[in-house]
Amino acid sequence: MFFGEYSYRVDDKGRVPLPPKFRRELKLGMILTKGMEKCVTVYPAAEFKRLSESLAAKAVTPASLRKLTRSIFGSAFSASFDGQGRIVLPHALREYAQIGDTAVVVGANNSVELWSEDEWKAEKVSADEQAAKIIESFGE
Amino acid sequence: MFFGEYSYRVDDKGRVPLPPKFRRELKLGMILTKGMEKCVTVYPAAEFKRLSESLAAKAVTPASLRKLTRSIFGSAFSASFDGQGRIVLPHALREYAQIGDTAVVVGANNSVELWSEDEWKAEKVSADEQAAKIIESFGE
DNA sequence: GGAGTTGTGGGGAGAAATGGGGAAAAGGGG
DNA sequence: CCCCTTTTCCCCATTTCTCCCCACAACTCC
Repeated sequence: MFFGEYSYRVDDKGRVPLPPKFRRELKLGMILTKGMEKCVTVYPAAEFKRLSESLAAKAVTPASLRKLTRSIFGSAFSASFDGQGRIVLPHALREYAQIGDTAVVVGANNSVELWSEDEWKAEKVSADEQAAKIIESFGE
Repeated sequence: MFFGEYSYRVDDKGRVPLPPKFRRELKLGMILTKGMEKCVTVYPAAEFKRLSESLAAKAVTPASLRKLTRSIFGSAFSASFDGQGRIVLPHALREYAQIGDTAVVVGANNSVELWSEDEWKAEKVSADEQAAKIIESFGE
């Protein structure tokens, strides 16, 4: 289970540390993909496998399955830690999420997300609003 | 069950004691999150797990689930006591609740809340008014 | 009044964040 | 096919921060 919000510097070589608390769950390997929103999503390798299998099982037509496969696997990169607990952020993903020299690392239960500071600021507001709505609706 | 109101000093390292009476219930671990109001909410680890699972079960669309997950898990931090019964207040949460060098610790049944002095003063008035209304309505 | 508990502060060992060097590998052009 | 350039990966170094321990004064409870 991943949670918490951390801010890290991305150095000239594109390296980003992940929080020590996240490392044990990712030590066995991880997959980086384009997130649904403008972020990079990091899955533990086992979680990614489980996820991609369950998606493949649901996408029935051959055409949609091919597209799904391309979308998911085409933007997926494997990553692992260096001696200091950092991973290298692939150019394509870094550009997609518009991450400059600072990355915000967000725990999201069974995955980890990497955001640019600006995008995260905006998303946080939107996420909090959505959450408040859902929680309020419990009273009904 | 937590109740009562206590005031503590937050030292230079961001440490805050919790009342001795609260410690046994939190000894097995606790989760700090942004409260719905401008405060920090502390859940016993087990309570947080139960809560997050019940939320995940209710939020139907994938998009709203992602946002809810970000809002809940993104602002959650685990904490534990040092030898003197203190916890460290993460920067992000301290800033959110605008807690300076004094924190008001409030028992709230199944959770604990941390407030800045000013925000608590205002909330207390508002909470008392609301409580009076609700209690009055019981007679109807 | 005394012993234990609690609030508050600080120091130090170890971990973590950050930066850089250099060897090995990959890629491209002649 | 070879050589040169570029990138990747691993290791080392330094500063910062975190966590754990100790200390002490105030207070509580017996």
